[in-house]
Amino acid sequence: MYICSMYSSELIKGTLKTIILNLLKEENKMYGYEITQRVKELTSDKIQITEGALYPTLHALEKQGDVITETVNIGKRVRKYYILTDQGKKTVSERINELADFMNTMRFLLDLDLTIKNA
Amino acid sequence: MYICSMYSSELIKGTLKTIILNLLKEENKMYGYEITQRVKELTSDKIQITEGALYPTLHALEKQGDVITETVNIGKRVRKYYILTDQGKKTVSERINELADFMNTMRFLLDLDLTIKNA
DNA sequence: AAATTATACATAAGAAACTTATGTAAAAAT
DNA sequence: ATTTTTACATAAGTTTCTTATGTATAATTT
Repeated sequence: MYICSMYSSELIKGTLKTIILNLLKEENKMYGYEITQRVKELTSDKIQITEGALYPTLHALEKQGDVITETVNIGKRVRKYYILTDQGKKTVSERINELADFMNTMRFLLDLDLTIKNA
Repeated sequence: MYICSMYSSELIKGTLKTIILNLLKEENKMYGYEITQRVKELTSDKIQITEGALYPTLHALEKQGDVITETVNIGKRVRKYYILTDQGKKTVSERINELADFMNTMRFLLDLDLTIKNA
């Protein structure tokens, strides 16, 4: 997903917002390109967010009031920072809890063992 | 997802095939309606597969050679059993491994704690 | 006995969230 | 001087689901 060599694209739809929101929670302020690089780095290239997925998602988060933006000029180029709003902070917790709950449900349903691997 | 009271619909797309294939691995032989009830039961109503999602997915699995069907007459009604093929058995392992790997990646990326909950 | 609910299949229109492709352009590296 | 990296953006197409609709038998409830 989002150009991903490791995972089949159907598997992981719908986690992008959660990933982005969680990064913003930890960093306070990030721009789009930075987010893609951070995720790539943190997942050892397993998850690579494409621009076609990223920017529409960021715009949606702004529209729904979870982030605000701050545009900075770097030389002659523009860089657009995204910052969580108070509402956005609530959304992050909700999303994370929901995902954790879902993953536990799936773990039980599929009898998954999530130890060891990825160590 | 698939009519789900607990989880936001965007979160979980793409796991339906994996859920169905895994049930068929454990049961050898199930029919559509039975699958929906089993999943509902096993997840305490957290995941409810709708018919609009189920049947097209079962047909797709048959088309791609992961399952074969066996039609049985129950009185005047028809019941269509689905059985894993050898290829399907391979597909199940692949899907399960992939999902487990992905969930570990997400756990690390989002710093999730998957203990305790869902006890 | 009649009406409702549960069982059991199926398809089709519409929405959401991606992928892939395309576009623009500056800065850095080769 | 050319290529790669940085940095934004949008649009067409695909997949996978939701919601709606259709058919029909069996069981349960009133």
